[in-house]
Amino acid sequence: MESDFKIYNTLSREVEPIQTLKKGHLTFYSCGPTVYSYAHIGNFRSFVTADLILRTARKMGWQVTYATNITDVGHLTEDDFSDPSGEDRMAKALRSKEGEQFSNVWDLARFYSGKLIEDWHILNLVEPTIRPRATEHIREQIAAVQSLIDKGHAYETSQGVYFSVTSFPSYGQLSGNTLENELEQTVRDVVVDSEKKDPRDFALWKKDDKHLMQWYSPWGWGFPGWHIECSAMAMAYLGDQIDLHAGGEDLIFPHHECEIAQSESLTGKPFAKYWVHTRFLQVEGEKMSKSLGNFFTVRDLVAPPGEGGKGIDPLAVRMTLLSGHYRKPFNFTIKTLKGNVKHRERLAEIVTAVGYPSDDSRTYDGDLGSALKSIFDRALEAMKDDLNTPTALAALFGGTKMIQAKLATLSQTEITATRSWLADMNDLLGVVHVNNNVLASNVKPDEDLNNAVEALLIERQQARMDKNWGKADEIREALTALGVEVMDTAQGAKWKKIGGL
RNA sequence: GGUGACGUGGCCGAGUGGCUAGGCAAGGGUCUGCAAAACCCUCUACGACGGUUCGAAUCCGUCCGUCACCUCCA
Repeated sequence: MESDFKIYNTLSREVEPIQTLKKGHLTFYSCGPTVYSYAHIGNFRSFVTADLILRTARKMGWQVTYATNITDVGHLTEDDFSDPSGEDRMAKALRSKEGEQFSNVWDLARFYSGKLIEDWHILNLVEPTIRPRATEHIREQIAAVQSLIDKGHAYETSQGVYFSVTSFPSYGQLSGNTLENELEQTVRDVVVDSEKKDPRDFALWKKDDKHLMQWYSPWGWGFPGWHIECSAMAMAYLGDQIDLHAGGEDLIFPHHECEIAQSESLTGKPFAKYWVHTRFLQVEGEKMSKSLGNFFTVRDLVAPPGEGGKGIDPLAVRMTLLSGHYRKPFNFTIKTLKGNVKHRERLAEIVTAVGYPSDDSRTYDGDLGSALKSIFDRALEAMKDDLNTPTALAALFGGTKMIQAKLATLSQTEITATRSWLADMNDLLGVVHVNNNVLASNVKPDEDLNNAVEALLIERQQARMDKNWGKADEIREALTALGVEVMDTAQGAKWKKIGGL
């Protein structure tokens, strides 16, 4: 049924109201990363988009079935069989310096997929309904390849099995790289397997009995092509047809284009109705890359300074990712991050003052309550309008200001309304409070620091009572050196850790 | 060369025919032993040029610029 949840569909190049196949039930699939290293904030920008679709749909009262995969098979450059080393990214990672700690690619994949899930929770991403792994679905992939051969959409060569692009006339609909495009063909002639019927045909299975990860198939030992894994897993868990499919913009072509071709050739039915793509993020105005030194993983930002991180509040990182619209180029900067650390401090202060509700009851009594309720409604409307996170955040900030102005004098009714609002906003945006308790060490309180700070504050309090301002300022400087900022309030001295920025 | 997206104030970023989004930074103020935090005030922009219109940042056209993809990529 048609809803007022609108999303930009890459397939139609229009913002469309989402019409789910089953009333009130959204099924969607989001492409996950290859786990050959730590996921970076760019990866997470895409995952956050999927997370927001899920949160918005749930807040509208929809049921959601959400699958996102872990690619734990290394894939070669699709058609490049000329590489004598036969290396893929996972094999390369194993040979790198970081890879020395792993005995084989399987261990490496296990390690990094564990880290992916940790970071997932640190950034307060909702756990998917199912998180399938490519290596656990080889059987389904082989069956899909066999079926494509049987239906005349694929063929075998001495090197592998290929999907025949010309057997799927609407190939290119998603990316615009259509079959009629002659010029394109000359570009892609660079890498050619002489046995391929068409240079555009892509691999479904690669024959390779030397590969570090290999399985037995009707075509001998080898491993599956990259695109078939997502088709096979999406269909295994969500059915032949799904509502929505998401991923990074780089996946439009070839990955998603090929998924459509395979899936629809298998079932004869439209695969996904809505295709949602997240723009790449840049860091400090440049493409994120290790050589430029602007490459950030989640732990680079949130781990404590002693463990190689910057000690930043993970939800400030999440808020930063939300500050730009998913479909626009986004420039991730330390400056923006700093601003969001501040926003988070304000929110955290409110949460500390009123408490975070543990149940689902939401009441918005009183003037403040109705004001907050309408702010939440505005945020939800913004999210339903193609995930307009900047507008939703603007609403969040407006409410935060409103509460903060009267934080010291809130009535019980107002406290209840505030708690309801925080919980509702958090359900929608996930930047108020971390719901899961799989938190990493970076949020554990530092007992030694706490004791040292408390001792100094008592000393300073005495100095202030003696009007010994010189000594009081000295102690404040000592605290600053410890990375602590002091604030004198009517209720006594408060302190907070200064972020490592 | 092909395909697609984007261009808003000092900065980040919504809006999409008339009605100042919001934030950050900056400046001023209240508060404070001094600060910090908080609060109040100030800061009116839409790449260029044409066109449509009573009226355009918004619609149309042309141009310029930036970014991404074109078989590793979120």
